[in-house]
Amino acid sequence: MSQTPTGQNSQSLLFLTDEQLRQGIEAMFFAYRGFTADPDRILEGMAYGRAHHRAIHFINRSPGTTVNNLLGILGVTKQSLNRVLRALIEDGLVDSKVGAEDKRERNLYLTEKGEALERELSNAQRERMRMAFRNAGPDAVLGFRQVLEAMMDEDMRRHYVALRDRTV
Amino acid sequence: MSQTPTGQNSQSLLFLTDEQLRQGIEAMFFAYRGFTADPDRILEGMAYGRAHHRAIHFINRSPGTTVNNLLGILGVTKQSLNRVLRALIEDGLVDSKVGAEDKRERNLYLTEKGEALERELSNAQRERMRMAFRNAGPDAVLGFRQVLEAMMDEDMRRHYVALRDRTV
DNA sequence: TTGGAGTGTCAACAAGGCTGACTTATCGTA
DNA sequence: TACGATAAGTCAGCCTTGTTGACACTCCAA
Repeated sequence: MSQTPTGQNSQSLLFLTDEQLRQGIEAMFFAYRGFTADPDRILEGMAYGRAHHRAIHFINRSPGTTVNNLLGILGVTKQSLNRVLRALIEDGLVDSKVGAEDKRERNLYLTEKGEALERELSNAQRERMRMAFRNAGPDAVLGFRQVLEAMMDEDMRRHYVALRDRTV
Repeated sequence: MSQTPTGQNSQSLLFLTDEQLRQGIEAMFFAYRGFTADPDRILEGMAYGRAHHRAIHFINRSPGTTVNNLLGILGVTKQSLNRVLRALIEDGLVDSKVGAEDKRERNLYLTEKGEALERELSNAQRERMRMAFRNAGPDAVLGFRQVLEAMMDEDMRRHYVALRDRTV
């Protein structure tokens, strides 16, 4: 079941060997460290961490998003998100507005100060991604995204695709 | 510098637009959640977490590895790793042998019990990777690894390549 | 024989997850 | 209109996993 295929019709399945899968697993592990390294460096020293970065990123991506929507995307509890949001709101990086249609909801926006930090963080992260993309080339980038997309849980893929296909 | 290229010789550089980079960033975020989901599920309830999984994985990959080598791979402090190793040794999943040549070193091995948990964890993680690879196809897998490799910090790439190219 | 490296350990702390319980305001519907 | 459901916020307490700093022990090599 997880053995290396050695049958006669496996000539094109060598990319599914345990050895190849293990390489993929370790590549994910090491690459994710690089992926988060630059924003982490920027945030250390500030009173913020990776959790704040994530909130800032997705509020920027969907200005006016509700707390509930953000909870779904981030996959954390509201208590956990609330701690992060409270700090960002108190520090004037995020603006929380009572919903126009449904007043139970809060619509979240980045302030100018929040946008400035978002730019700093995403510039650093994009720069690393740009180098990786450039080195690997357009075909590799396509494959990169195909594999990652296939690796997501169904719920997360829904969020990913919704953000990807949006016409804003 | 981080603008969408619109010049005349940019016809093949559309994969480096901010939009494409953002998609790559979000793909990494959502996919990493899926990547860790299955082992996390297995470990919850046990007294172990992701840190224990990582230690088990790399000890299995390099039986007899030293604590120092493991520190380099995992990129954490020795205090942090020690807490994890102590639990695994006490519970009889890891064996720590005084180094034969250099008695200051400890050589780490999985016990049978440790190997059993390793198999359970890596089977689950490989299964997810296998599905993703199969869905995406061999060309995509190649690109996936190329981009991830290019995304790593230099130090991490060294570790990754050393493990990848080993003839054991 | 002494300095430094590798290892182990204690204490204290922080970030960021979690659960459970509860409040407040609002909405929709029976 | 009254009541149950929903959105959000909060308090308290817990866990894992990371961090620093300080210190001890063993052992190798100059």
